[in-house]
Amino acid sequence: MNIRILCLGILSFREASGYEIKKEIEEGMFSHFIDASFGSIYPALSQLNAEGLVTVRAEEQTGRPDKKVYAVTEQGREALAKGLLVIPARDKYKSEFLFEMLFKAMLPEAHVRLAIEKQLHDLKDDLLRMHECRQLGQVDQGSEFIMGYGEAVLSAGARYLEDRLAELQPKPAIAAE
Amino acid sequence: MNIRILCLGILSFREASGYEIKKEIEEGMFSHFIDASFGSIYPALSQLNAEGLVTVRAEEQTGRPDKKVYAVTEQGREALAKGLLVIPARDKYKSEFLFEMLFKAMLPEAHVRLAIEKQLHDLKDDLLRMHECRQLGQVDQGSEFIMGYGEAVLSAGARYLEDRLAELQPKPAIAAE
DNA sequence: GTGAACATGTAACAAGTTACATGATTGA
DNA sequence: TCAATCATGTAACTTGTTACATGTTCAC
Repeated sequence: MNIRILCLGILSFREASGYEIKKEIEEGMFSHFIDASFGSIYPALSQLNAEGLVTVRAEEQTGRPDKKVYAVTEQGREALAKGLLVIPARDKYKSEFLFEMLFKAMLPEAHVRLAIEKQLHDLKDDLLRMHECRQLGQVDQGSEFIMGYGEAVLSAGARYLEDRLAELQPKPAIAAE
Repeated sequence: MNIRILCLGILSFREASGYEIKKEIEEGMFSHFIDASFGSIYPALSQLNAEGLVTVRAEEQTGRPDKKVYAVTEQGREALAKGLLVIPARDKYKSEFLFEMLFKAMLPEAHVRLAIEKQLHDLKDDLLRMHECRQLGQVDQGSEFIMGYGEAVLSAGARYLEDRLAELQPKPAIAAE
């Protein structure tokens, strides 16, 4: 799954600029399983345009570059449909947190606590974002499915961490690492 | 978290060759949150050796290249300890599966079923590997923690998918996409 | 008046994977 | 006899990120 299909997918819901696509990836409900930077989005959009899979329309703005609004073409929709019919590759999951916890026994407890708290914060942050999307978004079949999955997985992780935290020595009043 | 620290970490449990490290990453209990190929492991080990963080000992073998057994040095342990004291970066999770499911409504149901079944299979595969490691391995504090986390998260995902599968139209006797 | 949000784009860089090169042994 | 396992290593390639370049407006 490359950035090209990702852009086509997002544009299939509504037309958008590169900037808006980035925002959607960061703040939308995909954020916990997708990533992309400007350095990959802008070139991808130019390329899609060159191939006729999207069209561009420049919206004039005062004091900043024209906003280039991209929209998917019929060819683009076909390319997307084709791209979606591939059985997806295995999930890729990388966790420095879990790797660190493997050496839990040799780390200061204060550090372990901090690391767990940070991980818990990250999980809750993702959960919160999803709840927000639920409230102010159009939740169709697909988004309902992925949010349900995300909530199941993230909240299971959060519950586990909360239980482990509770088992740790009581938190000192003033913590310092 | 780069491959260097990963190698140091694995070597801190026991000495091993590059080949064995790769196997551990693939089949050990880290497999679901860590990845590495020979192309990154071998150069990392040479580099660590050049820096004095590991030592090498060549074990002669008949009919195949000498097995280079690496062991971490005192300096290496210090470098590892230092590397572990950094608050871990946010988890990176990429899922083509979830991205595809976002377009669930426009995909043939047979394909959706296949994709879900494949994802379920992947999750169960990871769970199974962990159970195996539990049985034949030394489960210390750290591995207990990460396996507990993995089991919590993976089984929550699996449960969700099983529920969704049950809601789908009953499976045709002979399925074809 | 300082930083964030808006808005696009490129070039240099990082980090890793894939494919190639080599070759014996073992089990199905 | 065919694939897998053992065993190392390099070079080419992918894919993407980070930093730079540029500039306005708005909120605190």
